[in-house]
Amino acid sequence: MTLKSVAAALNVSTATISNAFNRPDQLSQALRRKILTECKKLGYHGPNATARTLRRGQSDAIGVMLSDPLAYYFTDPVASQFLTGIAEVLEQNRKQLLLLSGAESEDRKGGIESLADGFIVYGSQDENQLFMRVLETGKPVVTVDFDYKDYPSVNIDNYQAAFNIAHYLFNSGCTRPVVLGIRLIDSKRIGRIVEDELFEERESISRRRLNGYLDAAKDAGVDLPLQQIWHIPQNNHQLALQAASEVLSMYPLPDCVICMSDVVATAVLNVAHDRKIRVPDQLKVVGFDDIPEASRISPSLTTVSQHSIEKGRMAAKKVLSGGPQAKTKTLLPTQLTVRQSS
Amino acid sequence: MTLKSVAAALNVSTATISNAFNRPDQLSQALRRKILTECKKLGYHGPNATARTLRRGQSDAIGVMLSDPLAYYFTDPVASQFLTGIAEVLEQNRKQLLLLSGAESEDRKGGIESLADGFIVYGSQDENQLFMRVLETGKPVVTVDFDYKDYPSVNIDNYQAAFNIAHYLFNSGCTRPVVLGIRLIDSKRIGRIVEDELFEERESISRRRLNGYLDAAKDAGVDLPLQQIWHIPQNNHQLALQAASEVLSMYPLPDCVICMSDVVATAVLNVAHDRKIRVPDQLKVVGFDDIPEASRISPSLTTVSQHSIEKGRMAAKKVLSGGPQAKTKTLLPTQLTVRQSS
DNA sequence: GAAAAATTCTTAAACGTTTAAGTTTGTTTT
DNA sequence: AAAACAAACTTAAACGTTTAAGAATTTTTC
Repeated sequence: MTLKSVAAALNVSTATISNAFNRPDQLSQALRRKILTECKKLGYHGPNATARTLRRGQSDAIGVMLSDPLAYYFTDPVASQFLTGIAEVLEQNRKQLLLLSGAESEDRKGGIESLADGFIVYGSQDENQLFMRVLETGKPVVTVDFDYKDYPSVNIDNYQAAFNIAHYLFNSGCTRPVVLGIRLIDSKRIGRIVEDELFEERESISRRRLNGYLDAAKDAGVDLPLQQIWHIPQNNHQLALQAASEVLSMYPLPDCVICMSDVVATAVLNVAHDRKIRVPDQLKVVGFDDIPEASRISPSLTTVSQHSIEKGRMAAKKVLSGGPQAKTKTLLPTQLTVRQSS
Repeated sequence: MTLKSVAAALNVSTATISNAFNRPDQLSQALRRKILTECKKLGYHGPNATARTLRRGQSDAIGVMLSDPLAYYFTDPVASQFLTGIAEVLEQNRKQLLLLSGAESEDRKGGIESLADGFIVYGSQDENQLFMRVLETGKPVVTVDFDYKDYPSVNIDNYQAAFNIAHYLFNSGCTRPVVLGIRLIDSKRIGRIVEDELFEERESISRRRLNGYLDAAKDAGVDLPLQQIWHIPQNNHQLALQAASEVLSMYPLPDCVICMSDVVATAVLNVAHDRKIRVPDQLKVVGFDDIPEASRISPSLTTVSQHSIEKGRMAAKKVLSGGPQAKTKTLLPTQLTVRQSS
């Protein structure tokens, strides 16, 4: 069933059929109604989306791009919340949601950029080919959790938030902290940071958070040497369990574990629970993000609350209203949420 | 940058450029290499995906359709795992993942069907327009968690699994059960089922599970009257908290709560914890699905394990290999996983 | 060394729409 | 009643590709 064949069947021009679907004011009510009912009978459910997109140069879809494989979009609680926010706004505005895998391989057939009218790019994309191509399209691009040149962005103050939660911890008496960092360095390995690994300059969320922790430690006169900083290659419960297991085998035990995400922090809580390490008495644990599970887990988790859903909503709104008022960089607030784990 | 303009710049035909990208054997190595490097210089990253799709009648994307708004795809742990499995397989096979909102409104511009080469449809779609349109495309369709005519499907034996877990509960001494059901009836209300509501015949996962519970009760000589069966309109922690709160206010307290999902069961555990009701001593709680949180929560949750990721993988594989061996209905195994909550 | 076959490239028609511009008919204005 | 306008519909070109069929050249075969 094509528009053409419908036109033939009804003995009108294709333009008229098209108008019946797209521009009701271009034909008489009577004819339009006749066309629409006839289309239903014929099983024609409206113009082919691909052809429509090609001709109009508009797809009514927004592309979302993470730097991870697709599976991550559904696995990570923060990413999920973020996408939930996006989906909400897009659905209200009758846009489709196109998930682009940032792990797109080099030789991937190109041109995917053409499938979306705008892009939301989440998380640093240092060397990403696809990101560069997306920029070249000239279509609206909003970056999230990182900044790129003058492009509009939605972000939080990672440094300040990290500083605050660490400051709070050190103020409540912690003196032997361990930091569990995510993707601090470019290695698949789990474990301590080695001396000079950290010094290749690289901007990332993790770096900013780490700097917050370090400065808070300095401020409080707490010793936080490099060998107390651990690296996990991905924000993932399994890996975090492994890391937590090693960290909680240290002697003497640290008196607090500062995690760069709640996913990691819950893993620490799990291991602590198994080892009968009392939280918060023996060990304080804090996370980052405030994922839903953080308030449900026992002991509930002290963390930095950021409204990931709102982040998604905001990003979606920005990319939709290409207007200049949306061309700004937004910094969303965060909040220290103290619960039982500290 | 279009293929045409590149062809002009290099003084060859469009066919040759196209072949350079799609059929390397159709031109000389030398020319191909020259074209590709030149394309990079010109900033042409490959054929426009829309035009390509239109011409080839193939999009290299698979559509996934839930009967819920898009946000649900990212919110619900089971849906997320399912999608994770799909994403994994699709990525391996270099297919795109297109999320179709089942809540698509009537007057939505049609033709979305054309954007995918095949469809995975999750959860019953009784009257869904979009589902019918999808079927009409004649493209491969795989249904999940429900069956439709002869279409291939991936499913579990909901009745049997439900029977088993209830049977286990009643065998361990429970005599005053409450069932927390999801979407048992067509109402947004939370609360007890009223007499005849249940009798409008309707096939659904919930119904099958309920039947399993009921038959197990009958088998064990346990009384499970209609007024002990509660309805929650959506599988959602918030709503479940409300329902749980009401259920745990009953006097006398039930001695077990049988939940149709782990999301609901965790809510019951949360409320029980707040009310200082001891699980499993005073109250046993069981769920369904075995979501990741089920093993992490304390007390950990007794539930029916189903491998949702595998379900996704299976569905994706089926829809990709349109072959006849994939035209079968698959029943994945489930397993009773006993943990601390019972 | 001529016929056959293979290689390399081109021509041109499709894919299913949208839309500016044009045509026809009917309605208003003066 | 002619001129101007509005309404309803049609014509035809374009959107950016792919691909079957053909043309030109080179290589193989006997």
